[in-house]
Amino acid sequence: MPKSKVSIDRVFHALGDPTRRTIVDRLSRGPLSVSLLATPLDMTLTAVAQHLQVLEDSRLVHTEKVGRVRTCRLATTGFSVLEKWIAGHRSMWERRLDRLGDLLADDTGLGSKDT
Amino acid sequence: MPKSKVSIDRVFHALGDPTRRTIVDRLSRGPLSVSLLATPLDMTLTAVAQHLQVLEDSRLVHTEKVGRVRTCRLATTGFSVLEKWIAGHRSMWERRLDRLGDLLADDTGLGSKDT
DNA sequence: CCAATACTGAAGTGGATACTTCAGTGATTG
DNA sequence: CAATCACTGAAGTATCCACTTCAGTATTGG
Repeated sequence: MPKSKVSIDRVFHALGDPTRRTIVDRLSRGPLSVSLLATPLDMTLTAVAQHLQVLEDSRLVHTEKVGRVRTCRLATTGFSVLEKWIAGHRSMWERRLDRLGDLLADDTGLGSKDT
Repeated sequence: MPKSKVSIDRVFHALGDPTRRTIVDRLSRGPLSVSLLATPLDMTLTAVAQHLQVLEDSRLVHTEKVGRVRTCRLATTGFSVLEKWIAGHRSMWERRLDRLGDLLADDTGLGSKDT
């Protein structure tokens, strides 16, 4: 299989999983090996390696193997793809927001905010 | 039907599907009924309604039924949740970018840090 | 060398997801 | 009032996805 494109599909999918977002958060504090990444995660090393594969495919993480250790760190391409998508859609949401007076508030009173 | 949280999980998942992003794009040009949304999409009305449910759960779309017609339009909550997540992570990616030269030249420092 | 370490690959499982069809329910219109 | 329209709900299916176990393969340290 040839090198596949970094699609916004892949990026959204990769970030849609809480374990993968945790991995991203931990890598933001510095590079880590697969084993070190896996240690606090309640799953097998294999599962973590699979998540890392998804993150690599989406270019959110870059890994490099030296000796028997694979070192993982953040990559910028995936995030940049995401930012571009957002940038291209921000204005349309803002336009909606501007015209909210016209509309009913979409979800006022739901009160179930999330962080 | 229980109140569901608007989590970043839901938002990423909702936007991870190309059909749903197409729906979002079309709604950015103005509100549409379910039937009108479905017309150019190569799938059944039911399938489109299911995608709309996902988009509503993630508060990216708001719908309202008047008579027999359900009108769909963009909602801002989901997008705002997404923007907040991005904002909270942008700096860490930028930091990575800044230090890329450093990291590549330097020792990985693996194992020197600990939880 | 030998054992421990750090993954890697293949194969399987259970549950979610993206559809489908079909049979309604109400609203609108001729 | 009957036919049509715009959806809605239930149920089924095929595929995907997040995990697992188990059996490797290199690499490293004593």
